[in-house]
Amino acid sequence: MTISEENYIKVIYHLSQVSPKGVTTNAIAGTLDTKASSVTDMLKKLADKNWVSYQKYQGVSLTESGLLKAKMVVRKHRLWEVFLVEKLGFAWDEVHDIAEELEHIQSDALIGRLDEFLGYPSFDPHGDPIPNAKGEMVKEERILLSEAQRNHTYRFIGVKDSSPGFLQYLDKQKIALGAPIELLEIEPFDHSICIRINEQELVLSQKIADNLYVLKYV
Amino acid sequence: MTISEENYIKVIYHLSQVSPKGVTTNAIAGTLDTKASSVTDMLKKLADKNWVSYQKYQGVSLTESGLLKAKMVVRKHRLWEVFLVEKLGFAWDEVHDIAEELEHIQSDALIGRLDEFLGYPSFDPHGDPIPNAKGEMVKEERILLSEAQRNHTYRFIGVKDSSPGFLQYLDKQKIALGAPIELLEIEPFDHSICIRINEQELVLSQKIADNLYVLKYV
DNA sequence: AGAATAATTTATTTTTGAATCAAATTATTC
DNA sequence: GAATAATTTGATTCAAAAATAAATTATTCT
Repeated sequence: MTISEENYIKVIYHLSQVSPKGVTTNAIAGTLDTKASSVTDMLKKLADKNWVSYQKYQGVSLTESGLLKAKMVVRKHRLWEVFLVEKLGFAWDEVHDIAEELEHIQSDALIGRLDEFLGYPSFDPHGDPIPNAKGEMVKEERILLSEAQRNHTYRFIGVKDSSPGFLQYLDKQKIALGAPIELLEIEPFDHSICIRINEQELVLSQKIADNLYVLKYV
Repeated sequence: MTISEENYIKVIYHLSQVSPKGVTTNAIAGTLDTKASSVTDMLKKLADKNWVSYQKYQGVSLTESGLLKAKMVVRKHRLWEVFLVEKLGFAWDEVHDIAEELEHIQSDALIGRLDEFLGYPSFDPHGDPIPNAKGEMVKEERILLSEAQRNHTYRFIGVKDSSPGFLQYLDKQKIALGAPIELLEIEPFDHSICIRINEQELVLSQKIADNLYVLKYV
């Protein structure tokens, strides 16, 4: 499996989380910053190798073996991110690009031992779940903070957007993974919200609230 | 710098340890298992980028910047080997191929932090010195056990051949890095030697003794 | 339904990086 | 100085990926 193939499979995996019925050629071309015709080309190769099921003009979806492949790439990426943050002391906004390289290292033994070394973590530094060696991962009933209700308290458990810019914003506002967030007010006009976090009140725009995953305390 | 270029530079570095006056095209072709004409091609590219000085028919040598590049690849390789053995629990005969992949990951920050995490090791699991960020490494006055003298005691500090087969032989004989070795006898006929190690006497062929680096106790 | 538009595919070409082959040249050795 | 070995040249091939432009199919809108 070439690096390019791994990247296509990974992108199809991520896109199919949002649109489960089939990922369009253009969507793939968009995320990979390439032309639709190049994507079509690769989709044929991937279909030949039985990693995607592809009918032209109908988009693609991963086959069972393709899904497992994708999960293994995601697993590697997220385990390396944990390593970089927990062991090497990188900040959560610095690790994506390095993990993007490390995820293509081919060695099951390496990943197995890395997983063990890290204590079999269930989540990466951005709160995303880490598939185990079988491709299984824990499922949380997380919602976006923008969908939360007034006067309830939530726990901040993940980010939807994990770009450095957004992560740095959260650092600046001292919004850290695991923090309890009380939703005080929802402004109807612009959907901005007022929350209490770290004993302080804070106003967040809809865009921010739309990228924070939270869990309701029960 | 492509992976292939890094590999060429690395091979030139290793070969020039043995023949410092200039590395021949054929020697490179031999180690990289490719044709001499392919090597000539690459040497021109490397010369264009000022990593080697190359005059046709006269072999190559690394320039200052090429030497530093080479040392950085070696540094990465050996640091990753330390990580794999010390942190992930791999055996010393299992790490070469994985390190061969990891050495091509591009991130100075990663290597700096890895070095720190490992406690700035001076040697890799096979006893080879690890260059620091400036390319400097400790120099030991090591000799081969085959060049050692009778009735002296030495410390086993490195292997010349680090192939899995040889390393497994050493494991089987319980010859471990750091062990004191007393040279009891040298058989003139076949240059085999008799040593005392771990309170036991052992006979080693010349071929074995020729691949063990030792340091004389003073 | 039919036209317009958008999305997708096809067939061909380009690019990049590397390796190869056979022939020619240069170096080395006896 | 001839024979042999090592090296280079120039042209070709390869593989993987991406691009281009034209053709085809799907979707939308009235």
